[in-house]
Amino acid sequence: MAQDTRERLLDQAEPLFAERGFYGVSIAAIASELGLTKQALLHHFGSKEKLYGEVLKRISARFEALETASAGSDPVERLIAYLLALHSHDRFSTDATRILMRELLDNKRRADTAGTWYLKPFLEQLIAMVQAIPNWRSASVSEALAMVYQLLGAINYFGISQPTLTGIFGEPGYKALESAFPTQLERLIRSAIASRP
Amino acid sequence: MAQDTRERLLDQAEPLFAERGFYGVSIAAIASELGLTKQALLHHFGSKEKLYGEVLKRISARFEALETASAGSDPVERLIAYLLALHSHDRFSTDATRILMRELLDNKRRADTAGTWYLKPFLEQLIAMVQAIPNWRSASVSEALAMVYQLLGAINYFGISQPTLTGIFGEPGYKALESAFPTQLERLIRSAIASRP
DNA sequence: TCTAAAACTTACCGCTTGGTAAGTTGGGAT
DNA sequence: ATCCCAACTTACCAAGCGGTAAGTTTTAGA
Repeated sequence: MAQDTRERLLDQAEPLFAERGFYGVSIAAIASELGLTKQALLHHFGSKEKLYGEVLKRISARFEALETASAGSDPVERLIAYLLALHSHDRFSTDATRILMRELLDNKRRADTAGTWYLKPFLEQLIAMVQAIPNWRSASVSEALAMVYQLLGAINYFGISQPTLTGIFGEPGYKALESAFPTQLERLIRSAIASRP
Repeated sequence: MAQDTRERLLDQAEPLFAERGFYGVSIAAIASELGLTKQALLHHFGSKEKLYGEVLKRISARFEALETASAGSDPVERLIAYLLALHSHDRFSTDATRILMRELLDNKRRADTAGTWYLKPFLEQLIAMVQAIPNWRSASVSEALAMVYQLLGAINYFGISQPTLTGIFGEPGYKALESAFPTQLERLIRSAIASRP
C-alpha cells in the first residue's frame, strides 16, 4: 500500500509536470488530486526536486525498455524500426515526450540534476546503429550524430505539437496529418540514410 | 524615452522567459534588472500575461521578416534557402526558438492566448512552398505538411539542444556537431524533397 | 497484545508572488 | 503660471509557495 501511494503520486505528477512544467505545478496540487495533503507527498519524496527527479527517472527507464524492442538483423531496418518505435511510443505517452523536451529547455539552469544526461546512452546507441550501416561506416561521430539527431528532432517535435496543430488545422486536419506522418517519416529516414554518397 | 523603457523591458524579459519559462520568472526580477520596480513594468504592460504576449508578438514579427529573405526562382532552392535561413536564425537568436518551443508545450493550457497560432501563416507558407515543387504538386496538404514539419522539427529541436549536447559531448564535441549540422541538414532537405516518387 | 515504525494530518513559518491603491515627479502644451 | 498626463515610486495586500515540527492514526510483526 505504501508503494502504491508513491506510485500513484508519480502517476499524478507526471501529466501535471508535462503540461505545466516544474514551476507551474505545486506539490499541494499534485497531492490534493489524490485527496492527500502536500505533507503526505513530502513524506514520500522529501522535496519537490526529488519528486521531479523520480518522475524523470521513471520516464528514462521506460525509454530504455524500448531499446530491446528493435532487435533485428539488417542495420538499416533496425534503425528504422527503432525510430518508428520511438514515434509510436511518443504518440502513446505524450507526457513523457513533453517532460523530456522541457528538460532539454531547462537543464541549462538545472545542470546539476543527475537525470540531465538521460539522453547520453540513447544517443550513443543511435550513433552506433548509424555507423553499423555500410555507407555510414566511415562517417565521423559528428556526422552520424547530426543525421540521427535531425530524425530525433523530427519525431519529438511532432510528438509535442498535437495541441497546436489541432488548433491550427482542426481535429480532422490533425488526424489526417497524424496518419500521413509515419509513412512520410519512414520515407525521410530511408532517404536520410541513403543520402550519404 | 517612454518607448525606450518599454522596449528595454521586453529585451530583458525575452531571455529570461526563454531560459526559465513563464512561471520561472517574476516580473520583479525582470524590472529590477533595469533598476526599476515591478510596478513600472505593470504600468507599461498591465499584467504579466500581457507582457508575455508582447514578447511573443515581437518574436513572431521577427520571424515573419525572415520570409522575404528567401525570395528566389527555383521552388526547390527557395525552400532550401528558407529552411537553412531558419536554422541559422535559430543559432543567432536561441531565445526566440526556446520561447516558441515552450509555447508549443504550454499552449494547451493557454489556448486562449491570441499568439497561440503564430505558426499558422508560417506553416501555410511552407505548405505552399512544398506544393510548388514539381513532384510535390499532387501531394495532399497533410502529406506536404508532414514532410515539412519533420524538417522544421529537425531544425528547432537542434536549436534548443545546445546545453544538453554540450553537456554530453563536451564543448569541442558540440562545436564539431554544429559545423557538421548544416551540410547534413541540406542533405536531409534535398533527399526529403526528392524522396517522393 | 504490545510495540514500533510507516503513513499520514494539522499547525505553522518565512518568503515570494502578481496585483491594487495612492501618491510623487518631471516635462510639454496652453 | 498652471494644468495635465505619462512615468514612475512606496506602501500594502491576500494568496500561494516549499518546507519544518509535532502530533495522530494505521499497519504489521514478534
